[in-house]
Amino acid sequence: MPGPKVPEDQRREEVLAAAYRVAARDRLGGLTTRAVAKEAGVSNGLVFFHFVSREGLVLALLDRLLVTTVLAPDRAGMEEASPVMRLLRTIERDVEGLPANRDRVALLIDFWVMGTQHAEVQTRIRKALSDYREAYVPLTSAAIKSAPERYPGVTPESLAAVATGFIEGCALQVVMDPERFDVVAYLSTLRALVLHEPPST
Amino acid sequence: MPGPKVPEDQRREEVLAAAYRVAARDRLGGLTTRAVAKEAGVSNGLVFFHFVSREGLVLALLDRLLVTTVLAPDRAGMEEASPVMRLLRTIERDVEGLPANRDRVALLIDFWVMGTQHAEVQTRIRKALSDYREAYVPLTSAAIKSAPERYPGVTPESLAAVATGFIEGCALQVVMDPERFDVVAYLSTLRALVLHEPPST
DNA sequence: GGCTACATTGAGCGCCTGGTCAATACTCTC
DNA sequence: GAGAGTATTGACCAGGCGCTCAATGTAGCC
Repeated sequence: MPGPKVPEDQRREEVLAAAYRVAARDRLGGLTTRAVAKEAGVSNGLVFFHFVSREGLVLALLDRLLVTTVLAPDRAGMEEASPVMRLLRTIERDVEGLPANRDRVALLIDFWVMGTQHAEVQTRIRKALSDYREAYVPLTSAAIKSAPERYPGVTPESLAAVATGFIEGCALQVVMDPERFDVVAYLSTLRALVLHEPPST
Repeated sequence: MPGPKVPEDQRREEVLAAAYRVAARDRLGGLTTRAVAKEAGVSNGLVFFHFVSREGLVLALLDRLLVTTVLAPDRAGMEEASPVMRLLRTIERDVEGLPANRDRVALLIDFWVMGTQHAEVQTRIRKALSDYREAYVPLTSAAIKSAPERYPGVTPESLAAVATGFIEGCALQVVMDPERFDVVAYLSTLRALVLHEPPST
């Protein structure tokens, strides 16, 4: 007794959206095909019809998560600032955006640790992190060039790695203990370390 | 047809050691009571006799992991260095120790994300991280006092939080992509940021 | 209307899991 | 040696999981 048909990839999209809702609520461990089917209001078998296997569903979800979360390339509104300040403000904006996206970040970390054991997930996560790092390279490159004597032995790549690593560490904190994580104190400390000046807007 | 008995808590210890071996190999997701029993060479029921439930076993394993991994309070051999250098070298030593303990670190991160959903694990992880942070406070406090003008608006606690957060970010990198993670570049970049001097030993 | 192709269903299979429990063998005490 | 208490076993249970598949309804085409 099948239900009504839906044209195109609409059903697939609905199921994927349901999968995202389930994963945001119950994380990767709670992402069962039955839970997704129930959330989408379809049968269990339909999930397999559209995604072949649970793995296919998980990978599709990961791809969606990566494009909507990791890539936030809105670097506007600070053209007149110095290169170092531009770098700092970009880091700050990324870190400040973490608490509001806590469930997405938690899910992303789930995928991250899954990638430790799952080759396909691993390559995609590495790629996303690599892209994220490279998005910082122009900023770090300009910052270093603006005051080379302040950053001896620092390459744009290594500085970008440290910057994104810092943000990823913040992501861990936010997911684990959001109340304790003090964004303001964290960022003003970062400013003081990098600028050697009092924090100011 | 029970096997030979073993006195004291020796059996419990054997089972716990087997659980550690299994978890180090297959992570938390692979830590089933049957796998542990097989690894320990005992029956499935005995695991429950000594640990009541899988949760009891997991918590016992977490406690063991926390005391053997997070607390490495060997801060010796640099009494003559400046406070800032002492802080830096401590961070460096912790980061340098990560790759060799990769499986332990991976397991710890498993527990970390488990703590996001499991209250008891959460409190223990938070406690351990809090202790870890506090172990850095004397170092950061001395560093700030030695040159207050260099760290305006930075408290010992916030600097300790940033320092340990930095190390935790490195832990993530090491677990995800150990080949790519360049300890030397990472640490020399950190040095340059904090010291504004060329890296030297 | 009939035909074809496809979307959809839900029962069912096999497997693995955490957990229980009566039976049993060991060790110690007297 | 008898008895008691405990450690140990392994078969067993219920439940959840990923996945399969024959059956069936729907939509478009001639």
